[in-house]
Formats: sequence, structure tokens, C-alpha cells
Amino acid sequence: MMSSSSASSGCFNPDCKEAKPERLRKGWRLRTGEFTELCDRCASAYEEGRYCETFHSDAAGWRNCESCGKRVHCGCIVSFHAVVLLDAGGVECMACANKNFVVAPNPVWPSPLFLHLPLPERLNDLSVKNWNQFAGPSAVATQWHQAPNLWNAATAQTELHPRMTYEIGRSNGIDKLISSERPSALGMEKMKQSEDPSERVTSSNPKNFPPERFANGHAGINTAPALNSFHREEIAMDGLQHSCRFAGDNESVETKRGLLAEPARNTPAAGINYEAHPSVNMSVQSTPKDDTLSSRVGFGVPYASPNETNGPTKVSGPQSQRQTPPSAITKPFLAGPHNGVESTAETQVRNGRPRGDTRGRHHLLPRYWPRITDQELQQISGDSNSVITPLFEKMLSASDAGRIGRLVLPKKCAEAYFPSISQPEGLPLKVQDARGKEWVFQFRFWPNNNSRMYVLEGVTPCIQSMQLQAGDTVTFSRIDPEGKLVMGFRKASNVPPSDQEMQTLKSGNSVPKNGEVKSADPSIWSKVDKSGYIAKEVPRAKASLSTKRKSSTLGSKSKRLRMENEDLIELKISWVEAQGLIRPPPNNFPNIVMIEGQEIEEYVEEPIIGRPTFCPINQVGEKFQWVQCEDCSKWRKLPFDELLPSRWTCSKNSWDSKRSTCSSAQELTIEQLEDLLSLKSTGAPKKTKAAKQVTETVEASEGLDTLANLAILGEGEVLPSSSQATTKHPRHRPGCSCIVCIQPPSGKGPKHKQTCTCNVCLTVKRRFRTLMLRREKKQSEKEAETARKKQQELQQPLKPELEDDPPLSSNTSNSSSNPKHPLANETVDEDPNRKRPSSSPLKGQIDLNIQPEREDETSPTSDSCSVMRLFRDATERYLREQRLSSSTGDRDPINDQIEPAGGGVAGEGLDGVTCAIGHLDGDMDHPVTLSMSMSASTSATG
DNA sequence: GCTGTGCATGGTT
DNA sequence: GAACCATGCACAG
Repeated sequence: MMSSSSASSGCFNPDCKEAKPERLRKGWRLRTGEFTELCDRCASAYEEGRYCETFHSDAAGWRNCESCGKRVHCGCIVSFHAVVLLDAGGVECMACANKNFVVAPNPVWPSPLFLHLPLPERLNDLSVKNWNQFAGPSAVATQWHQAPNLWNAATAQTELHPRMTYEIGRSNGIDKLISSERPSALGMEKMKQSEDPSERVTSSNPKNFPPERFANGHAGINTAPALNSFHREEIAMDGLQHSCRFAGDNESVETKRGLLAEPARNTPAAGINYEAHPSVNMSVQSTPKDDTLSSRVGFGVPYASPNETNGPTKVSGPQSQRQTPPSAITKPFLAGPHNGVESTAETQVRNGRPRGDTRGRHHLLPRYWPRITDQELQQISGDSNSVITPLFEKMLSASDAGRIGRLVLPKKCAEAYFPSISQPEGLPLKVQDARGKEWVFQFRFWPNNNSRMYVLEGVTPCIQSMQLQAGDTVTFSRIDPEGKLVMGFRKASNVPPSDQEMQTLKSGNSVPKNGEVKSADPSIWSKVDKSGYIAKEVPRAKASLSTKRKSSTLGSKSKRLRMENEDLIELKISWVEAQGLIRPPPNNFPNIVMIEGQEIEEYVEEPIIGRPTFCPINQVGEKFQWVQCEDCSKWRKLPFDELLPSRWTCSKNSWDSKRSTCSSAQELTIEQLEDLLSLKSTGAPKKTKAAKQVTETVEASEGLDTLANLAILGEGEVLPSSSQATTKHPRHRPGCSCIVCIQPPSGKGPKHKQTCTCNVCLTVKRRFRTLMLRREKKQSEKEAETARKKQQELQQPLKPELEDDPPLSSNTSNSSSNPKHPLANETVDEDPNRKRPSSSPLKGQIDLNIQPEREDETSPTSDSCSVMRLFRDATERYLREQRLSSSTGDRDPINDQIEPAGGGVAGEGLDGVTCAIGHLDGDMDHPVTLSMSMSASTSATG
């Protein structure tokens, strides 16, 4: 093909005989970005779609439309947009493609409308993105080296086959919208007349989709999952042409702007974007001048069918494309070496930076593929006409969600979708949240192992405002035409399982393991990941599975995700909660079976997984239930007999229209909430027969009680578990008041003071009192007598250092043989490797900031044993505290109440443990039996 | 002693 | 085995 320059004085068409046309008209755009100049005759032929039959009639590449049989040329750039490559091979003319697409939307089909755009328009429309993210002046000077990457960003989404599959499957997906909006069999002329045919293709708001939308159009494309790889190829090629156009000419930026999409002009920082756009950096060298796009574009997956070897692009086979990760399709010309065509040298030149920099080479890991839903798109875009281009997502780690305020960005994502930064200081980056609020983060990196570690700093306010926690997912999208970065989020409970995770489910990793709870319906198996957290709801499977996936590969040396005691606490809670979640189907009553001492309800029919509620009875004997909104965590009052879905939100509150939105105030006061929470231990959910039957002992270890107990028992000591909110139990809900969640990572953050009156503290304190009173009530005379004797023995001062290994020599000596000395037994059972911090600074007080410490050796396969040990440890600590308290005389009234029964307390606590985990000794008065049992467990565990 | 920062470490992919 | 990345941790303010 001739270069445009060669045609500067004559018709670009080499077959044109008219050497000196009177005037030249613009034809198709060249890869350099310029337009061909054609004589009137050729231009008319081009515009009327007769160019190929006029000038290429003898050329190769003619084929017949599979539908109408019409002879169509598909062997040149001119005809490129007039045909569609079929999945099964062959081609269709655009008219037929339109018809067929409407009749039977092919999710992997291109947008005929888009393809119908006259090439120049398409080229224009597919202009580079305007990124106007920079918040500071420094940003102005910063170039977005990522033209390819941006293209990737733009096109990647459509390559996300998992996402595509997901969206296509949606009944209200955009593909549906597309097909419904797409006029049938629009002729080329009609299409040409369309102000913006693309809007019918891509706009989620077709009626008012501004024409410029498509100008930044990959976003729109991205929201149209039905667009197939062919479409993407078009985009990619056009993108290439665009890039080449910028690279190939020396026009000023202003001139370039003229060729760029209009909308950017409307954006305040458009200049920045254009100027900074990496396209400018691209080199002519990257634009070979072949006639066949495919040969130059070099799609990563060469999948031309034999029938299409003479086709214009050799880029059919969208199936294979769909199987490629996000960047695959654009990578060939955008990102470098993966296409097998583009040389490293080319890439280096093109990107204007050393190839050592891996920018653009973003084979994003699947876990970063955005799985944004329509709902989320809607959430982000609101009612505006914005087009969202999901870029990537990331599940928040504990570090990300912690108070440090640093969100670690996946390197490839950062390099692909964020501006290029050369200095570690990085750039301020404006990011808009889903509510439209704009945040400015510092996008920067740290050198790390000859690489970079990208972070967004200062995200804490944003994270907090979105009430995000570890395990939740943030999504980064670009909103067009503004070109803004948008940070959406998805709570862990809303995460649809990814393909990967579904596969994980199917794989051996999904084999129910210890602690896994299974409902009758395998599809809604509740999961206990290694964190011990049971996925209470089906949609929560992802987070759980994700964690599980991580955990599944953990070696025994993994300290990060090793099952820790806090998880075990949760495991315990979850068992009970799981009972409460599962409800028998209507008119069915479960059988109670004993499995390892634990009462399990056995359902003949599938149980119902419902949302746990609290069902108190008010003063007039009226029963109702309280349920917590999944989204806002507010409690709503509902009729008692309503069976609620596992995911219940305020919007489903049809019983109280005043409180049917999350914005409406909570009916409960804090005090009432306390009562409500406490009710959980006494009132229990509707069901939980097992919990009812084991009453107090289970109560003592149930849910918040457990936490309260541990907090109490720890009394300032550090439990052998980390309290860091890590990804290992990422699915605490907003407002979760567990000890884990109220403690920021690394133990940093505000501590709860003893005088703190927050819900958590109040509840813990109140539970403490309740439990202590309860225990006191249960003590028998004999126990009391025994305890008093023991107490007398314990009156001897304890050396602080001996706390790590309680001496009790008199007991230790006979602990193994004397079942009447549980404390001694515990001493023997003490794990010598267990790290014990020094004594608590809060003697005799409730340490609300209890920070469990990691257990050094915990077998993931011995959950129940570990639970036992955990409780044993907790009890043990409590006893030690009691002893200290006794010896120092620093007693609080509550402790005094139970002090005489130190052993009894231990026994009861242990009994509680026993009961909870199914090692019923049957004799609550003989904790020693339990202790021995624990000993065995511990040894087995260790 | 707390917090923020920057880098190091080591588990995971 | 390299790259990635979650987290640890030393250090400075």
C-alpha cells in the first residue's frame, strides 16, 4: 500500500488512472493516522461501498457471504469493515451480520453497527482515552506511557471471557440491550447516517448516549459484553492505527487533539490527557505498512481457519480469543512481545521506554480481572450517561484495608492502567468513588527486588467511607467520557464466584474438609475456609474460596495464613451460627444426629439457608425478629414468622416502609442493640435445637459470648493468636464487633479503654457479668469447697515469669495422675513452644483489646482440637489471673463472685468447651477428664 | 510510645 | 526459579 505521502499529489488509489485529480477527498484512514486522499471518483466509490468491486475485483480475498451469497471482498483495509468473520468460518456481509445478530445474538460477535461505521469514523471513534486523573501539576508533565496499556484497559474487558460469559448469561445483560437496541438489518447507508451508531451498540443508556461516548469508546465497548473478539480486533487495529497516526506525524498536540475524540475537550484536564497520552510516544516503526492488518497487528492467537487464510485479517477465532486473559488481544501491538510479531525493539521504540519496563505486559492474573456487574456499573455510573470501563479489581488484604492506608496495587494493573511513574514518590491520583466523591491518592511505588511495588497511599478514608474490610473487593474502572478513575467496591458477600473459584470448587480443594458445613444442597454448601469462617451464604463463596485457595497451598511453614486461634474461635461460632442458619423446610422436622458429640440436624429434605435473626418477645408477648441489613448493618424489626433470605437488606423490608432503605435510621438504640446481641446467646435464632439443648455451656461459647469469654479470660494477656484482620478471615461484615475486627492490623490503632462505652465494650462487659453470675449460680457446694481449698494453695505469690509456665508444683507433680487437679493438668498440657507474653498490664480488668497471638503450631486438620486448646488456654489464663488476683488482693467484685470457684470456673469453662466441640465428658464436675482429653488433643495437634 | 514511611522478607504463584 | 505481593519491621519524627 502506498503511503499517504506518496499520494499527496495524486489519488491514493494505485489503481486509479487519474494522476492529477482536480481535488482530493479523504478516504480511509491510514495506519499513520492520516487519511488517504482520493480523487472524486475513487472517493465516491469508497463512500458508496463500491471501492473493492471497482478496484479490487481481480484481487485475492473475495469470498461469498455465508448468508446471502453476495460476493464480498475481505482482503484489504478498505473492505475490512464490510465483512464479519464467522465463528464457524466464512464471512458474512455486514447486512447479513446485522440481521443475524439481531435474530440470534451471538455473544462473540462484533458489533455490526460499529463495523458499519465508515472506517474514518471508526478510527475517529476509537481514539485514545483521555485520562485526566492527575490531581496536581506534576501530573501534567507526566505522560501516560500506556497507550497500549490503555488500549488494553479499554479492550481488556471484552477479553475477559469469564466476565463475558457471566454477563452474557445475564438476562438483563447489556448484550440483551444491545440486541434489543440494534436495528435489524440496517443498511450501510443508514448506518452512515446514524449520528452515532455506536450508541446503539454500547450505551447502557441508549436513548441519551452522547455521540462522544463512543469516541472514548472502548468503555462503551467494554460494557457491551456481547462484543466479540472480532470487535476487539477492530478496536485494537483501529487503536493501532491511531497510535501510529500519532506516532507517525509530527503534528502538534493540538492538531492531534483534532483527531481525537471530542469528549476529551469537555474535560477539564483534557489537555493533560492528550498530551500525556502514550500514543504520542508511539513510533512509526511500530506501524509496518502491510496491507493486511493481521500481519502487522499480529494477534496473539493466530487462529485463522484454513478457509480464511486469504482473508484480510486472519483474526477470526474469537473463541480462542475469549479464552485469553485481558490483555491478550491488545498485547500484540500494544504491549509487546506476546504477539509473536512485535519485536522487543519495536516495543521499546514504540513505548518510548526501555523494554525492561514491563509496562503493558500485563497478563493480569485472573483474580484481578474485573467482574463488575451491571449493578455495580450502575452504581458507579449512577444515572449519568457515563460509560464504565472496568479495569481491574483487587480483593483487599488486611494491609490494604488496614490503617496504614496503603493499598498495594497489582503491579501489572498499576502499570497498565495507571499513569507511568518514574519516581518512587509517584503522583497524586484522583479517584472517584461510587458515590461520586473524589479522592486523591498518592500513586507511587517502592523498589522491591529489582522490581516495583505499586501502592496507593492515603486510601484509608476512602476505604472507611465505603466500609470496606479485608476480603472485600475494590474495582477500578474508568468512567468515560470524563476519563476518570472510579473506584468501586464489592462486599465480600456480593462476590460472584469466579470461574477459577468454581473450578476450585470442583477440584479437590473443594472437598469438604474439617469444619466444613454442608447443606443438603451441594450448590449451597457453606464453606469453612482455612480461616475457619463458614460462608454463610452462597454468594459469599468467593471470598471464602479465595481464601481457601490461598490457604490450600499453604505449607506448614506458612505463618501468614496458618489457621490461627482466632479463626478457631470463628469456627466455633460458625458451627453454632450455621445451625442457626439452616432451617428445616416447611413442615419438616430435622432428625438430630450426634456426630463427634455435636448435635447435628439432619434434614430429609433440603434445609433452607436463611438469614439469622434474633427473635425476642416484647413485653406484650409479641414475637418478632430482628435482622441485620447486609449492606448497612442496621437492624430491622420484622415479623417473627418471616423466613428471610440469606442476604437480606433494608430494601427488602416490606413490612416497614419507613425503614426500607439503608439510609433510614435504625430503630434500635445502642442499649437495645446490646440486649439484642445478648439475646443471641439466650434467645438464639429460631432454630438451633442443639444450642438450646446444651444451653449454658453452649451459650458460654457461642458467638459473642465466646469472644467475650476470651476477652475476659485473656484479661490483657495475649491470646495465642493474632488479632490482625487478615485475609484469612476476610468476611466479617461492616460493623462486625468481634475482637478481631475491632483490632486493626499489627495491633495498631485506637485501643478500647476500660471506660469505653462502645457497643463492643458494653456488650463484652455485660456478657462478662452475665457469665460470671451464671457460673456462680451453677457452682455446687462441693465445687466451692474444692475451689476454696485450691484457692488457699494459690494464695502463694506467683512469680510473674512463671506465668508462662504456671508452677503449681504441688499440682504438677501429680497432675497426670490426679484427675482432681485440672490446673495441674493444664500446666502439663502447656505447649512449651507457645509464646507467652508477660503479664497483662490490665490485671483484674477486661482487656477489650485482647490481641491473640499466633499459635506457632496448629494443625489445620485438627480444628476441634485446636478449639479445645484455645478454650483451654483461655481458661487457663483466666485461672492464672484469678490466682494473681487472689494473691494480690486486687479483686474486682465480679471476680470475687466467682473466685471461690476458680477451679469450678475452669471446669465450667472447659465443660463449655467440651460441649461446644463435642467432647462431652458428661461430668461437669470433673474437669480433669476434660483436661486430659485436651492434653491428648493438644499433643495431637502440636 | 505512637505513627508513618520505606524497605526487607518470605510465602505464593 | 523468578516475579509478585502481603506483611513485617526498623527507623525517624
